[in-house]
Formats: sequence, structure tokens, C-alpha cells
Amino acid sequence: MASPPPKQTMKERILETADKLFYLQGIRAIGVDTIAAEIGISKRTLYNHFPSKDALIEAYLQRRFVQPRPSDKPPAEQILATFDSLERRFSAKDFRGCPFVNAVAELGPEDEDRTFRNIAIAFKESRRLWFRDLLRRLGVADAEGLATQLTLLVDGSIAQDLVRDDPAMARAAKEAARVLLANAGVKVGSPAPAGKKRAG
Amino acid sequence: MASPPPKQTMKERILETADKLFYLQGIRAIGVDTIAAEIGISKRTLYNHFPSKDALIEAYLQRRFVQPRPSDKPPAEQILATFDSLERRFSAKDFRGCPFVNAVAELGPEDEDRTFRNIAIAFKESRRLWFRDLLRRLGVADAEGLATQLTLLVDGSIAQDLVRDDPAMARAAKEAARVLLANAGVKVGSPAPAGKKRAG
DNA sequence: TTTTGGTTACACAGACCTGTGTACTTAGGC
DNA sequence: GCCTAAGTACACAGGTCTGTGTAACCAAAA
Repeated sequence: MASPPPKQTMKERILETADKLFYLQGIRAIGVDTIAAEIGISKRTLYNHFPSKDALIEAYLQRRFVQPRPSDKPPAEQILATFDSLERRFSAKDFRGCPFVNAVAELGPEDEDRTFRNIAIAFKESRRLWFRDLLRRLGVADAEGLATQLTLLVDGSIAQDLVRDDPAMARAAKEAARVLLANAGVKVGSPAPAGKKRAG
Repeated sequence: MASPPPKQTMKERILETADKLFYLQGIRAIGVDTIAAEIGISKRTLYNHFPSKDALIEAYLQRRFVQPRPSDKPPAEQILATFDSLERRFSAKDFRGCPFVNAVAELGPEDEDRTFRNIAIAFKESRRLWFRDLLRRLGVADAEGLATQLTLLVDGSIAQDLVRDDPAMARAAKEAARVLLANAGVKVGSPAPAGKKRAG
């Protein structure tokens, strides 16, 4: 009643399934047979839509490259909300780190033409620029530098959560971000609940 | 003249070579044949020293698990020197990220008994405790929390450098660490040279 | 000299991988 | 009814991987 019949194209079905399996299980760990079997199509069909596994991997990474939607909230709130969003994702049981970092870790040395790595770089840079522009709107002097530092907190908490599986890493990153923002002259509310840390 | 004859045991030779190849090329990308060939021994000999590739991987990770040596320098300097050391490692062309994070990214889903991941967790925690104890000596109130935040900066800069190959990530992390330390009441010198950033 | 322990050369099993070739089926548009 | 496009079933080539089995070799110790 709500949505029109999906009419999802075959290519999109393949990509969606490849995304799930590549991300959760690892790119090298998943063969094209597995992807085809999961959808219930023949391997031949998959290869009719993607000329090689590498092409599929590239499409997978491109698909993961989504820009944050513009928001009306004040910039400082947007920045801090990033870490709340991270904490939510960390708490989901299907979180397995940053797909771009994982891809570089898995495939880096044999990605000789840097196809995958360039996508990863573009993604990291786009997030840095997103931070930077928000910081500029806040009148921060060294918006470039602070933006870089914020991305370190984001990626640091992701790496730590990947290993430790502890969503509190996102909260720790948020606290640190608050300090860095305040130090740059941004007015920012204090940590929400008055309770101690180590709630979980 | 200086060193006595190495008499390096065969097991150690295997481990050393496995370390180099696993780290630089990736664990899944390197087969036991490749390791044996690199040393110039037969695959049989390798399997006489390690019952399986998994055992070799585990020994590789254990070997990477080294504690920082105790130092006489003041705690704050030790903490900041961590990032200088990182910057040096980033600048070496054979730096390929954190071996523990990479191992979890590569092998996480099939490491069902968590052998590899537990080593990674132990390593991350040991570094966090190292930070924490230094912070306690500095009289920092929330040494636990700040130590966690510092590990985020370390791992964040490692992940960013892995992707971007930009040693400046270590300097950015150091700047952020300085702000966090100052905010916790630690007296800390200002950034060394008076120049602007973006030196490279 | 004989024994012993580590090593070598080499084949092989069994599994998995990417990618292709081919002939068959099925559904829609004309 | 007929044609086309998409998908299917299935085999297979050629490569990789882990791990084992076996017989020969070699050096040092007894």
C-alpha cells in the first residue's frame, strides 16, 4: 500500500547482496559464487552485470560513499551528533568497522592502480571537508586543522570499536571533540547526563 | 666483532619472515609456500615448526605485542613523544597500519574462537593502561577517560595514514593530544616551531 | 661406523577461487 | 506465432591455497 512495487533492478540486487556480504564477512572471504547463491541467481548472470570481481568491489565501495545530508541544526550540534550516530552504529551487531579502511587493509598491497584506495581517500576527505565547512560557519580560525583532528577521533573510535566491540568508544570520542571545540572558542553544551561514565 | 654469531633458530627465522610478509602484504595474501620460499626452506620444514598457518599467525601477532620500555622522561613528554614516534613510522615506506587492527579486519569473521581478536584487544588495552598510568602520575583526575581518548587519537591517525599515507596525521593527533592534556590541567609546552602548519 | 634429528624434494589430496563457454529456458513485445 | 533479451544450468579450465605423505640426504654425536 505504501511503496510501489520495488522493481529493483538485477544490478542493484547484486550490489546490495555483495555489499552485505563484503562488509560483514570481508571482501576476500566472499567469492562470487557465494553472492550469486545468496541471491539465488547463477554466477553467469552476475558476470553479465559486472565484468569482474574487482568491478563489483569498486561498485560496492562507490555505493558506500554517501554524503551526509544537509541539516538545519546548528553546526556544533551537527558535529557532536556525528558521534551519537557512531555510537548507535557501534551498538548494532552488524557493525564491522569502516568499509574503506577495511578494504585498504585487505586489498591495499594488490590494489596497484589504487582504484580502491582512491575511493577511500575521497571518502575520508569528503568527511573532513564536511567538518571543516561546519567549523567555518562557527568562525573557527583553524578550521582545516580542527577538522582533521575530528576525523582522527571518528576513525579512532571506529578502529577501537572494531577490535573491542565497545560503543563507549564513541562517547569517549564525543567528549574529546567537545574539548577540542571548546578550545577553539565554540560554545558547546556540557555532557548531557550528570552520571559517571562506565554506564554499561 | 660486535655481535656474537646470530645462531638464529629456525623457528625465529620463520617468524621473522612471516612477520615481514604478513604485515606488508596481508595475512590472507601470503601463503605458507611464499614464506618458505622467501627463507629458502621447504614447506615441510615450516610445518614442522608450526602445526598450521593459524598457529603461525598467532605467533606473528604475539611477536608484535611489545610493551613500550620504561623511560625516565617526564610523563607528559612521554605521552607526546608517542606521536613523534608515530610520525616517524608513518614516514617509513614500509608502514602499513596497525597489524592488530588489520588482522581483525582481515580475519575477524572467521576467527570464531577469537584467538586473534583477543590478542588485539590485549594490545590495545595495554597501551591504554600505559597512558593511564602516566596520566595518574601527572595527577589527572579522569586518567581512565583521558587515556581512552588518547588511544583514539593514536588509532585514528594510524587509520588515516593507512588510507592517505600522510604523516601529518601524527602531528594533527599530537596537537589534539596537547589540547586534551592542557584541558586536564597538565602543563605542556606549546608546539615546537613557531611556523604555520602545513609544512610539507 | 652407526645412529639420529633436522631438513629437502616432490608429489598429491581436497578445497576454493575467478572467469568462460554453451546450450537451454522463459517472458514480453511485436 | 515469432523474435529477442535476460536468466539458468552446468561443466570446465587454470590457478591458488592448506596440509600431508614419503623417501632421500646430511651433519654431528656416540
